[in-house]
Amino acid sequence: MANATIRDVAREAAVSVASVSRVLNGHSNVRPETRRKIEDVAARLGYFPHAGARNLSTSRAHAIGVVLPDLHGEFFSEALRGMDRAASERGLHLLLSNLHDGERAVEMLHTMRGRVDGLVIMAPHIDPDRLLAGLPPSIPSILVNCATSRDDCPTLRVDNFGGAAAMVRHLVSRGRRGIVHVSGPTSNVEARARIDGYEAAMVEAGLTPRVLIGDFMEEAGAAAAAEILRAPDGVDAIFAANDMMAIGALIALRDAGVAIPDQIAVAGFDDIPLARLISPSLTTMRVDIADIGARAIARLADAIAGTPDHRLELSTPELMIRDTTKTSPRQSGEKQGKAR
Amino acid sequence: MANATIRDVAREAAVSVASVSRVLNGHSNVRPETRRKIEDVAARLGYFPHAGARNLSTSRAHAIGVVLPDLHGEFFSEALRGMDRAASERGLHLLLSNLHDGERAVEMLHTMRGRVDGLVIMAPHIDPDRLLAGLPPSIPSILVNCATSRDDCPTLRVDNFGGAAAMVRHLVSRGRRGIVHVSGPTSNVEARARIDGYEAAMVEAGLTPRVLIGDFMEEAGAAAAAEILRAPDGVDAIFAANDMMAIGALIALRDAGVAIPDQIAVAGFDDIPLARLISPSLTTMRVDIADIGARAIARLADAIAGTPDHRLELSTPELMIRDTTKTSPRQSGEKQGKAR
DNA sequence: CTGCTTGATGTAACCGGTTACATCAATCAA
DNA sequence: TTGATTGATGTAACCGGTTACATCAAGCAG
Repeated sequence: MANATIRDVAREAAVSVASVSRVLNGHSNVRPETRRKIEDVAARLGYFPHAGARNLSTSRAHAIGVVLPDLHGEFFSEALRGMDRAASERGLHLLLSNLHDGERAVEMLHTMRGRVDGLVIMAPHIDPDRLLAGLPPSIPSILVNCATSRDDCPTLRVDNFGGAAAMVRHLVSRGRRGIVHVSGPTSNVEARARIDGYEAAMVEAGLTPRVLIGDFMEEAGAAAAAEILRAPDGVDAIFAANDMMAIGALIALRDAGVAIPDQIAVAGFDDIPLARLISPSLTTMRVDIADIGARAIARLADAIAGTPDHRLELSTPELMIRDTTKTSPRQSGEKQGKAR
Repeated sequence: MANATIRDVAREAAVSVASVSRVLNGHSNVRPETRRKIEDVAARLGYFPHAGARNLSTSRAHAIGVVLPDLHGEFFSEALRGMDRAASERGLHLLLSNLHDGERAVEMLHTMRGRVDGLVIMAPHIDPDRLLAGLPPSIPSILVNCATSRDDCPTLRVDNFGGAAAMVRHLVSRGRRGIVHVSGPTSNVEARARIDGYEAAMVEAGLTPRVLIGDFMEEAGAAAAAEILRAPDGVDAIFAANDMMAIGALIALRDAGVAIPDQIAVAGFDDIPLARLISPSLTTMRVDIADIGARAIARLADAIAGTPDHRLELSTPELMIRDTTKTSPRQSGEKQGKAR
């Protein structure tokens, strides 16, 4: 039942454990016939080295710990996909760990010590400074989309501010003036940055910002659309802080018979697969999450190899112009003819 | 730099490693003042136990290895979500590992020995018997959606045959007769089972099966739709082996001006989130993948705890009737009026 | 034939925990 | 007083690998 150990193999092959270890690790200084004998015995005994023991003696786990809040939503699974790709290229495994509450969070991180060589931390909802303070300094880490004031930890972040501003400028260039932002929860760092970018670009364009606070869920988008329909007030564009809310708004507007984009333009953020498939297709800021995940792993692998790394790296989202913002606004029905 | 060890703590607190270990693991037989002294020293030194070493001596890794082909698509990320949930409930971590080619597959599995307590294997594209043959018998495993002839390994599988047959019966009940199946790659076990279920139900209904072989990708669905449009041949329903292909077909038909579902009905399999959101919304067989993942972990946890488990468990997909099959077919345009 | 180099192999310490067992002092019944 | 019991603590083996260093035989120059 229990597996054979290296000592079993050594005994059976009448050699020392050192020779077996050398054969297993492909060292060259072993006589061919000895090597063959050991290989034969290992095969006969169905021997495979115990990775845990190997980790302990080499103090390399060949694994990266990935700490994230919840796998819900496309965001994290995409990130995971990118990490997984980058990790398996480098012969690394990924050790997943959920981080629900902030209380057990630090403790959880320590659980990882000795089983991973590095840590990717994605926790937009947890105070990262507290997290970092409790972090074992001996284990290289990288923060992904965390707001931290500390600059002594490698960080990878989406340029949410710049992306939101770029979207506003796009809408303005299409002649939109009444641009409402449907935001994420203000406790979320990313949501905050997008609000700030939106407001900055609005002010820059001489327009008055108007923010409806949402929660990144489809329903919040629908609710925002409903509120806008109740008091249109010159609104000719809805810019949601993520695609799901944009889609919620889109469907609500469509159901209410509003012409998109002629009457009201809609824009999102993230470019989830759905954005391209829904009709009318959704203009959005593409965030290449898988790429960010892959880069996190790459940087971590470098850090583990010894390259020091304390940089903040920003990933710039890309504007994807689709049907929901294709045209300039058209005054609806009997309102004043061609006034601005 | 390097972290403190249990011996450092013992020396500093002037006690033995055994006492430190006892305190760490919450054993009761330690004098309160000794306990406090040790806790103080541990905190002062920033000591946290090395999980790898602990694993080695207890031979419990508190981790489940998850072996899957590729994170692509919603399928695996959903499964992962369910597993993650079930695992963190039980204090287990998930160790991910990609399994691309079949060659390095067995080797890969052994890489896991000593770092996981059990294995979830999802590999619809790899010959599972070969996989199992090379599997270390000492490590409990469960196969998810694998075709295997062996019945000595716990297995969890979607009833693809039954699901496909149920979908055909639904279409037939809606008056469809020219039902084409767009399949997945025939090397894939799940695709095969869906083909078989489709064919069986068609024959049962006295209809002639017609299968177009696809590859589970959106484009394959579009291509199948194009082919059908080239030679309609009485086709009034497309049943794709997964939702992505169904959506590909849906969009292609819509772009070609085909009325859905009046002229051609469309159905998929999986019920990805997109299915509900696209318009017209897609009829499909709901597979609760997250639940399957969670059950895999649960059964594995039981097996690790000692409960023997050699059952095959089938998960029955549920028919989700949406817009793409809502109505009965209507003859298009100037064709024969109310024939049939 | 001697001394030195070289390559293959073995010995044992080490990685950092856990834990069976030994030890020892204190308590208590006889 | 003494032997048994109990509870706290220490010692050292063990988990299963890796590897620095020791050992030893063979090859070879002088």
